[in-house]
Amino acid sequence: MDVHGRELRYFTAVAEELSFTRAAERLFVSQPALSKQIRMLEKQLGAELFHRDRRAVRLTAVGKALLPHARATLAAWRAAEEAVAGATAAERARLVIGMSTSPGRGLLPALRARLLSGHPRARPVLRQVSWADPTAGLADGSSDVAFVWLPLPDVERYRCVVVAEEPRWVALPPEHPLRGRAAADPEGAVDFADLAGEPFLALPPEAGPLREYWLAVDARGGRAPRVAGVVASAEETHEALVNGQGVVLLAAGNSSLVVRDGVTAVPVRGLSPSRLAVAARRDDGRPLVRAYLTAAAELDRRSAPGAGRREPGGGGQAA
Amino acid sequence: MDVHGRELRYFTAVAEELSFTRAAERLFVSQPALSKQIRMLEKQLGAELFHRDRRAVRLTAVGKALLPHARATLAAWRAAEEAVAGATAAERARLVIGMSTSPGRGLLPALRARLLSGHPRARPVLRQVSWADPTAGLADGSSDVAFVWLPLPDVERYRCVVVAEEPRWVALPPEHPLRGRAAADPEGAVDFADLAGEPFLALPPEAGPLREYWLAVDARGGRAPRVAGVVASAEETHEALVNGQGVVLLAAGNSSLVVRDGVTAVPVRGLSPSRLAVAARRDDGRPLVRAYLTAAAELDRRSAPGAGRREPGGGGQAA
DNA sequence: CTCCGTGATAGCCATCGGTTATGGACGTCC
DNA sequence: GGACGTCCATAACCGATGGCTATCACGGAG
Repeated sequence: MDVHGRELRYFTAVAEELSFTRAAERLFVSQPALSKQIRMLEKQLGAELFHRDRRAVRLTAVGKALLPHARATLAAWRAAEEAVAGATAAERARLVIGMSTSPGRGLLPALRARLLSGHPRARPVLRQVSWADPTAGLADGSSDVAFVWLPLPDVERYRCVVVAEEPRWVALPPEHPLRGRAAADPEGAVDFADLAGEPFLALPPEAGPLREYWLAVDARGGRAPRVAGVVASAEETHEALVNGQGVVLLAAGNSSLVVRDGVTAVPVRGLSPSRLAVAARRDDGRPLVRAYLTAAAELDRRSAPGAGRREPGGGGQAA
Repeated sequence: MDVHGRELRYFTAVAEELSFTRAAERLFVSQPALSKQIRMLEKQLGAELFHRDRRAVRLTAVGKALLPHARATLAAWRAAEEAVAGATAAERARLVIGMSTSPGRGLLPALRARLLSGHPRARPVLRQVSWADPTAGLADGSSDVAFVWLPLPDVERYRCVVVAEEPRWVALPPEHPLRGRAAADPEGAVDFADLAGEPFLALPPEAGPLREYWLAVDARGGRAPRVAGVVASAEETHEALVNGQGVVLLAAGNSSLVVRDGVTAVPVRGLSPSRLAVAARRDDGRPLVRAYLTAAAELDRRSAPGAGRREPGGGGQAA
């Protein structure tokens, strides 16, 4: 029924050498092993493949019939191996970059350029992940690296490089009372204390610590936030804001995602700045992954000195 | 490097079922065995072939690349098996009929017809064998059945069916003195006593008892024959006769092989008749071989009743 | 929350593929 | 003609492999 490729290799070798001894040498096995294998093949096929007359080894009619097919089968398998090698190389060259929303800030092109300068054959592909997954696909392996907001759940499983640190703003529905207060403020900002009682839009519960972070639980002094709804994408958030469902904190650089149709965003005093990081699974040692983290670290160090130190909880240098 | 066909079968089964459990059932192996095999294949190829996410099994890019090649390799091997099966069938249908000189006497067409009536797919092929081999190829396996002259060396190794019994004649060179004596004889014959002193052409020594038989050693009462030369074919014999090298005994029915260019052949009184048999190796039980012997036995029984009993030394019924 | 289905793992046993040592048949060399 | 060399087959042995059963881990459904 089935056959082992080795048997076909052995058979063709003997057919070509017309000598068990020479074929065995060529195959780097002992002559008895070769004899046994050929006998097994003959037994399996139910036909002699070689005439072992005294002195000479010759192919039988059956052997002659088999030879081209044996070669074809071996060739088919070689082709399979090459296809696998090609696909594996392509796979290795692929780097899936997960993100909740586009990180913007010129990060993607900059990192892409740095990655390709060191790994010209790399093929980075972008992948949008629901906000329900704060690891942007790292956790379930659907991303190789990801743009994530800190704090990250299970942060010890990941290696993080902070690439941006910016203040948290608040997005307000059209006609929201706080708009006036911000307008009257010399900085155009509002105090978090004035905001804390508002109904908030929140990330899904699966987001873990990140949900609390964007609800600014740390700044509430133990008072629970009022959660007005759950949002899992920029579109849902914008929709909820337009409907006046609640307010929502976001990174300053992300305000443009929701500011339209009357929605506004203003700075908030009294909140620590948010931090955006590039992350990968800690145990993922693939060259492309490491290179991407290295690129992020270097980019950071140059373009925004001081802001771009490694995230302490994430620990460890990427390169 | 090599791969076992089984692994490819397993792989394609899992790829088709997208479930290890179902594939294992289809393949009639346990699920752990299947898992292990797939892991081995993946290890050998250095790449994952399936995503085993919780709940679902999916092909990876590498697996997708492999699948068509795996199928092609399996198909190539199936084709090989069919080629072998075809060649084996052809081999089984082939019956190599060895003979020293054409047996003539209408035997070949008659036996061929009988063989084909019972085995329409049989493909009898004729093979001329040197006179040096009195078994006409049976001994070294180059013939499956053969027309042989008795007595046969190692006769217990063969199964024989006598198909013709006819007097021994003598072939004389042109101008040989005995021609006149034969012409003067009422039967056109000569007595062996008048012949015994002549130089004789003989078969090669390898022919064993058959060489003595055609030298009529049995009729010489212990006196050694004079051997004038060795002949191993009808052509050599004719040549030697034309040259006047010696005389030679032959079966009456074979005289036409040498009677030309002045060579003559006449009956010899005082010699037992020669016997032509169809023979096969005793341990050869293949249907076609047995059928040929059976055909010979039946032919014998019908067309020449009395003459065609089984050769005593050969023993055993063919059918 | 327990049961079911799925895949992975562990431990065991038979078979297989490899080795070395040896045997028998044949040709060659002195 | 006898010692030797060559070539394929066989025997005995050993580690790896392929199969099994039993069990675990985990997620979904009732």
